Amino acid sequence: MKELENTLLEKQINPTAMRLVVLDYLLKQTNAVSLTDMELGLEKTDRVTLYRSVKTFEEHGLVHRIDDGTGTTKFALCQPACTVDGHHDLHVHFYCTNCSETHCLPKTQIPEVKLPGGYERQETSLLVKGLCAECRK
Amino acid sequence: MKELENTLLEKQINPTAMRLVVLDYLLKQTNAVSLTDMELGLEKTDRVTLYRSVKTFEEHGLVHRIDDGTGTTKFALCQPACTVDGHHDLHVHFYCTNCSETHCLPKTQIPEVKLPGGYERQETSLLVKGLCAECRK
DNA sequence: AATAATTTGCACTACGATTGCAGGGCATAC
DNA sequence: GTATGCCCTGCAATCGTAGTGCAAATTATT
Repeated sequence: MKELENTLLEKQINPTAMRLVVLDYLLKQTNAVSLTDMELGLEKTDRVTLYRSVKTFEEHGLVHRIDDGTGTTKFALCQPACTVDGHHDLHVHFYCTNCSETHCLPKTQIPEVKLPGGYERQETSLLVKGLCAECRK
Repeated sequence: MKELENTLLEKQINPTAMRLVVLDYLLKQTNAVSLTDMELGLEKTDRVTLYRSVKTFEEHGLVHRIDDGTGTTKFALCQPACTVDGHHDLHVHFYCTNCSETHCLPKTQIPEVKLPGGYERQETSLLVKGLCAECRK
């Protein structure tokens, strides 16, 4: 299981026991997860530690934070292209109003947006709400 | 000042004293405002009443709610096209990372987004963060 | 192995969102 | 004009998440 460890090392993150567990958990998720999700999904964890773990991950370009409009921040692993310098996954996020799950749509890019004069973009996020494939069946 | 009253009546909202004050306040704003902003900007108001006022407004298609990623919900008056049936202002919102103000960009439409198969869109929101015209000077 | 640096866990704070409920105001019916 | 009921308002209180401070534990360094 050196895999996990290398993933962290590549991103300049100390591979502590806790962090390996968190990374392992994140790898198994198909959705973006909240801190509460992680807390419930992992044994013997402290919320604040999780909070700090994902924060570290985020700062090192390993996960990105998603605001799906529910008021609760969710997290998901980044695409490999993300670095410490910034997150490069300008993909769309999807929130299902039925099952309340939040998905990354890595293949759906955010289209170019022309801002009015004077405005300078630093970051763009696009959230679509609706029904996911599962819930539509 | 029957103006305000008519605006409410048109949207099927009882024009109470409180609501007229809130509407008046909203009309004077150039930015999206939070409940706290409103609380501070108006005398003699209760947060919960404000909360319920804008909620009523929202349900009747008079204001829309904006999530600018700060964790605090903001509100702004809708375009006239909005109705009880839904909000039709698919415009972009802009959050200035310097002055923390949130603006509606009513002329900047959200581009069409092609979702992967199976997903069904109900709502789309696009938030751009960066520097506003003022802060860039 | 000793020491320094980082990480973790607990306690606690802060704050926004939201609900329950009682009182007030207004309109309508009688 | 008085009673009835409905809607609105304001206060108190609850809930849930984010975040901080500090001491203990773990990990890295020499």
